[in-house]
Amino acid sequence: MTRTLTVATWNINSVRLRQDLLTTLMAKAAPDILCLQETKAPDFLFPSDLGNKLGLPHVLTRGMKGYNGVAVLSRFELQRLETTPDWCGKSDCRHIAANVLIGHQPITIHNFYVPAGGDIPDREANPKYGHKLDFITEAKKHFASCPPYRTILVGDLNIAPLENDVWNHKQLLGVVSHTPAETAGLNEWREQGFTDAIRHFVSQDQKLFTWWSYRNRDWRASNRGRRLDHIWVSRDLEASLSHHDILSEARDWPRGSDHVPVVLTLAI
DNA sequence: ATGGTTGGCCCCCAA
Repeated sequence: MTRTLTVATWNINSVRLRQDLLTTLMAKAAPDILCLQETKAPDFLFPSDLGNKLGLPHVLTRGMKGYNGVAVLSRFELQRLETTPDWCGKSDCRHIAANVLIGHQPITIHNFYVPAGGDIPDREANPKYGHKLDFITEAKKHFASCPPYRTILVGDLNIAPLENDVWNHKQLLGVVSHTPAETAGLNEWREQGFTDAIRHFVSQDQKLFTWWSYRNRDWRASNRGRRLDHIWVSRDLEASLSHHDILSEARDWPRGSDHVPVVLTLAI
C-alpha cells in the first residue's frame, strides 16, 4: 500500500510569538511532520497545547533560553533518537532526531539549525565562522560513519550552496552563507548519502530562495533572497519524491519570520 | 561604503 508523507520545515524565529502562523501553515500545507528552528524557548516554555491544536499531537523539543531551539511535531508517533552527537561540545540545541512510526518500517527525521556564522568569513577574526565550519565537518563525519537509510534531513542549514540559491552569486562569494568553504562543506555533508529533494524538482538554472532579510524595505521588489532552508532525503527515498512547495507567501504573513516554510511530499 | 529590521532579554546580543 502506498501512502503519502508530507514534511515541512520552517525557521519560525520564536515559536511563542507565531503560533497563529502555524495554524495558517497547517491550513495551506497540512504537513504530517512539522520541523521548527529558532523556537527560542526552553522546553518548559514551549506552548504545551500547540501540537494538539495543530493536529500534530506527538511533539519533541530541544530548546534553551533566548537562542536556537528546534522542535518536531508529528501526526505519527515519534521515538526520539537519544544518542545523537553533542555538536562541537556546545549543548546548544541545534539538532533533534527521531524515528517516525509509520507503516511497517520507520522513517528517520533529522532537524538541524546550523550556526549562522557571524559576519566575517574568517575563523581567526570571527570564531562564529569557525564554529559553523566545524559543525559542518562534524555532521559530515557523523553521517559518513552511519550512512542514512529511510532518512529525511531538514532544517535551516544557513548555507546557500548553488549559484542560483542566492540573488547574486559573484557579489555573495565573500558573504557568510555562500563562501566557497561553506558551500564545499555542505556539499560534502550531503554527499554522505543524501539527495537535495527541492532541487530534484527545480532545475539548477532557476533562482530559488527561502529567506529574505528583514532589512529590506520591500523584500519582493528587491528580491535579494537566499536558499538557506533545505530538505534532503536518503537515496533510497529518491524514487518516492512526489512534490514540493516553498510558501513564499508566508514572508508577507503578519509579523512573519524572515524564513518561509519548505514542504516536501513523499509517496512511501 | 553603509545601513537597514527583528526577537529575546536585561540595556546589548544574535541573526
